Amino acid sequence: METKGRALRADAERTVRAILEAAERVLSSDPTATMEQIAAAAGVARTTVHRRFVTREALVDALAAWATQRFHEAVEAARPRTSPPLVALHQVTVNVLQVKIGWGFAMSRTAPTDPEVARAHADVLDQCDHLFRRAREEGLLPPDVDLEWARRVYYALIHEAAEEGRGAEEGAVDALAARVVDTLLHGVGTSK
Amino acid sequence: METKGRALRADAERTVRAILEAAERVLSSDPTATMEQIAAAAGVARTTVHRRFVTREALVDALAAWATQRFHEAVEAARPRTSPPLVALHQVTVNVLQVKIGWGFAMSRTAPTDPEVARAHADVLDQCDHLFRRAREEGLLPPDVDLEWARRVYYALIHEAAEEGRGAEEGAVDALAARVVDTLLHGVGTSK
DNA sequence: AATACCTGCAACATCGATGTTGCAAGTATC
DNA sequence: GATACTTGCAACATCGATGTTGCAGGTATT
Repeated sequence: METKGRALRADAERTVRAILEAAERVLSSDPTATMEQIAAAAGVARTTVHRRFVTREALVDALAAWATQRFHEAVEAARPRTSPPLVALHQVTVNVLQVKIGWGFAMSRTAPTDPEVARAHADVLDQCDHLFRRAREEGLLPPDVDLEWARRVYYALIHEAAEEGRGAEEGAVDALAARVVDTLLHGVGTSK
Repeated sequence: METKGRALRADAERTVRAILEAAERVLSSDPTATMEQIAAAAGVARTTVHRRFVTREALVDALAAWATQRFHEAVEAARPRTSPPLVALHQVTVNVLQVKIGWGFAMSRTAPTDPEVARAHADVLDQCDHLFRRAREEGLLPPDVDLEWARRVYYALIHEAAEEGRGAEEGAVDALAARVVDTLLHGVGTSK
């Protein structure tokens, strides 16, 4: 999965990581932040950022690619195609929340330029769709459910939960995920 | 409610409207669009935009203020403090959706600078909270409902519905609102 | 220890977006 | 129809962000 021409030296690798993490932090609070600010947050000189990422766009793309990688792994790790729908739903939610809380900005990018990133997103979409279909077969979702709408609601709930989980403790993710799944299936109203 | 020093001439008034509408259109598809692009979309010269709005920030603020005005009116018009909770919920949703479909960008601005705008948002928040409390009293929401979470979910659902309603016909708003309310209360799962 | 790589710093070049001004021609208002 | 407002156009000024280069000092790797 090496996209660069040659392996980086250990310290350079760390620098790249530091820049990506700083970019996430800074850009999530201000999407129009300058390279200068990102460099400062990463604890490196601005020129060093340009050395690693030719343009601003390249940096943002790399950021998106990195986060998408994590995102994809998070979904895969939940084995959404094989484990029981309800279990898979919960596990996927937990895993994705964990990634999204830390890489919210990078994952909010729409219309990725990198085809690799686009493929990953499409694959995740596919797995989500597949999972929902299985949930429908099991009676978890009604036969006439609008799968498109269900997916949108699911994504939106995860987004909100991630937002809320931003300043929360580490262990709260499970509770957040439980609430997301519960709300997705039954809403916030009184159960009949 | 006049914030300007003097009334504008009729044609100038129209120009301002055209600029605001163009800004909404252009900025919603690309938040970093230039004044040039906005001017072009409005069918005026760039200098004219600067004549009406001193800086870019002033334009965006004015846009937010305009949309917030509409938003506030939309909520008020539904009489959420007096009509029955379920009715109010539906009516508020319809009204807000109508505004949000047309002024999505302007309403997505966070942390408004104008105190007037901040007050309007706070007031809407208050009305939403009040409505949810009444809904709880009526048994529509469970006694132990997390009102904060419920509100977040409600906002998110409206956001999604507005997104979907962007390219839809005029009359579909009622159906969208019905789905939002239903999803908010019962989720997308099979009702027990 | 020799080598190749990495970084900070300073200086420079470029570029696009923003904002201003003056004026001539057009248009609303009375 | 006189007046005051509005607009487009062209020209100019400014500014911050981006991207580049050279070099000297430091660090990983062998």
